[in-house]
Amino acid sequence: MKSKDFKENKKEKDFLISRAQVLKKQISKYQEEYHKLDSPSVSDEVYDSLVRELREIETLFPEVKKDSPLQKVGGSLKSSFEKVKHIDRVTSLNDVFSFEEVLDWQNKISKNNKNYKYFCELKLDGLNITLFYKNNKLVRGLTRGDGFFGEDITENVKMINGVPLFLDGDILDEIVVRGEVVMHKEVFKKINENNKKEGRPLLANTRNAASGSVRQMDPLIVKDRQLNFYAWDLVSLKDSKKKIIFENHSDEHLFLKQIGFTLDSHGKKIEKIEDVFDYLKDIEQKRDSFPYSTDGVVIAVDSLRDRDVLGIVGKGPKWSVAYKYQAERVTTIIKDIIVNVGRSGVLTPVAILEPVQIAGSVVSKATLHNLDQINRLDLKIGDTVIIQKAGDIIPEVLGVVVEMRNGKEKNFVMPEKCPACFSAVEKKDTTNSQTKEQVAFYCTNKNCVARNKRSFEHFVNVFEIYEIGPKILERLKDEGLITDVADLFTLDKVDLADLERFGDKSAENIISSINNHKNIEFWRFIFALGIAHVGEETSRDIANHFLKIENLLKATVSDISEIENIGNVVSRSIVNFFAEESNINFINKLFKNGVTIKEVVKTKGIFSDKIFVLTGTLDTMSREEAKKKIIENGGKVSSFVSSKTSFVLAGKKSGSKEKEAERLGVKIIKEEDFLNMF
DNA sequence: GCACCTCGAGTTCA
DNA sequence: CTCGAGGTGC
Repeated sequence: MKSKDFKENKKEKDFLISRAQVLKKQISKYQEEYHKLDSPSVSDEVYDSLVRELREIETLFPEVKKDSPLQKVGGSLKSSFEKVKHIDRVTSLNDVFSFEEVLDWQNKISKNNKNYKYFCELKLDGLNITLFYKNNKLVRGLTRGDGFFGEDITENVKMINGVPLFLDGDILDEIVVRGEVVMHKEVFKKINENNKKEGRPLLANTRNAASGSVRQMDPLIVKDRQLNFYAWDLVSLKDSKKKIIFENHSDEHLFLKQIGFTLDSHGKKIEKIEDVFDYLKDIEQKRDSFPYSTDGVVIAVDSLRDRDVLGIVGKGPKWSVAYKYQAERVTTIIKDIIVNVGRSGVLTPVAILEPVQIAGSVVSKATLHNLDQINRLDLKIGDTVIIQKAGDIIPEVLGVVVEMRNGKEKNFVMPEKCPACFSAVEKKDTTNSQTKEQVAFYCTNKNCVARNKRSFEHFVNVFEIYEIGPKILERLKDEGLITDVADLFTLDKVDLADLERFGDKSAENIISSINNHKNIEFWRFIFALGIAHVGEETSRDIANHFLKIENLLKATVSDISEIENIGNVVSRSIVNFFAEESNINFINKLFKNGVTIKEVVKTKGIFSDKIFVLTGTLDTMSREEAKKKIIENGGKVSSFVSSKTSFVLAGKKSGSKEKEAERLGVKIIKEEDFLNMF
């Protein structure tokens, strides 16, 4: 089809344009049905061909693009993907880098002397996605996102090789599968050769290429990129007719293969940990010849029951580790070491590097964390150092190439005056009245310009006033419009619009964003204050415990320590904060300027307002499980018995806590009483 | 008192 | 992601 011919033929053009209208309607209808997770009235193949046809007409006559459904994704006009909650938390894995660490892991999980069998498989370097099937039909595809919410990339997922639109075998009610989207090295090479020829920017590496491609707004571009999907986990399977139960992860693999998924062929069940090492060596040798990039091997306990027992702790499951092959390392020169001042006053040394290309990006800075770290590494300014990217993102200085020294290197000295405000620097936490020496150095000036700046940024971030970034904040301060963040809430559009280079529209956006966030959740309010040692999690705990700012303001150190995971140091820091007049003035100013706190919505449940203390061992469940049950039902779990404790749940071999409960007259319940409460 | 785990705070680049 | 430090269980 040549465009010239059609453009010259008016009749043909008219025909195509009216044809486009029909196509648009059909495509929109399909997208709508699809979005509601209904069964669309046409097959995916037909849909595909409709899209292709319309796309072709659009390139011939761009005017057709107006209100075209191809300019949107998933049936709604949006420039981003919809966020959808995962059915489970998508965890990552704990990394190990040597056989020794693998053994450490094995010893740790084998405390009860269990002879686990293992399953090893490649860790493909791509993008983690989750696929949902209903009655064997693909209904949704999600990215990992933050682990809790993923992006709905259903349309794009259909364009990936190895993603079955329909599953083989018996019809199953619902099945959820997780796997990796990768770009094969060969495809990557071809695309880059092409990009180079046409003067377009090159793709950095296969992983970025895969993840960038999947997030394209146009599914047909995704198709062009020739991505591949490899499944590695069956997340859930629900079927009312047949109860299919698997014993091992390896059985799930076989099943996934049977119903039509592509799996990497290197997955292997291994009986002994020594054989795991052989497997690792073998893969390391072969891995360059694989069609896709790998960044390691996943070693996991094969038995699903054992996995349940071991559970998930922190960022990843205990029953699995990722054995990582050495990441790319390069050398560069430390040109200088500068010092940043954070909102808590901490001075952080940062290495300024001779820019180098590593793992797909150019790195010019790397944090050195603190003086101890610099001394441990024996770093000097002018040194040649080895760097790598931790987790493939954050540059990390690994060590010095001592042979490259020429004697001109200079030692780094922590400044005695704050680089921002020239106040004295101390090697202890100045936000706390504790005298213990710490690793970090602090600026002692509570009104330090750098600290203030960071605190302001923190405040607007926590209040989700994203329209105001650091630059605008600085500007408002310089122009004298604000002296502290409380002043933001009295700004009006005219104030901003008067500023140079400030559009009407952006002024309006900023003001409405501020107003939209005047009514704030209690935990955000607490977090935004920037109290030392009080981060997001602690703020949530405090908000749920005290419910109202008045209660928090009059709380004593021991009141606050009641909350689980808050001890003396943190509660003292909080009490000190509110004891300071300037802080109280600031809070009052916020209220005066219109900030209000939303009522804390308590998770309703039979245990709301009840504080439990657990002691001893339980028969039917672990303490961890009991705690989970209590929290799920709106209760709290504390670790000290006090007059505020509602119940002490005493299991076998309970100790001093039960006595303490007796002394204070707190109700003591046994495990069976607890179970009867549900 | 030690060994865990969790949290806070600072950080990089596209 | 990393490090340090606080909190808690044993």
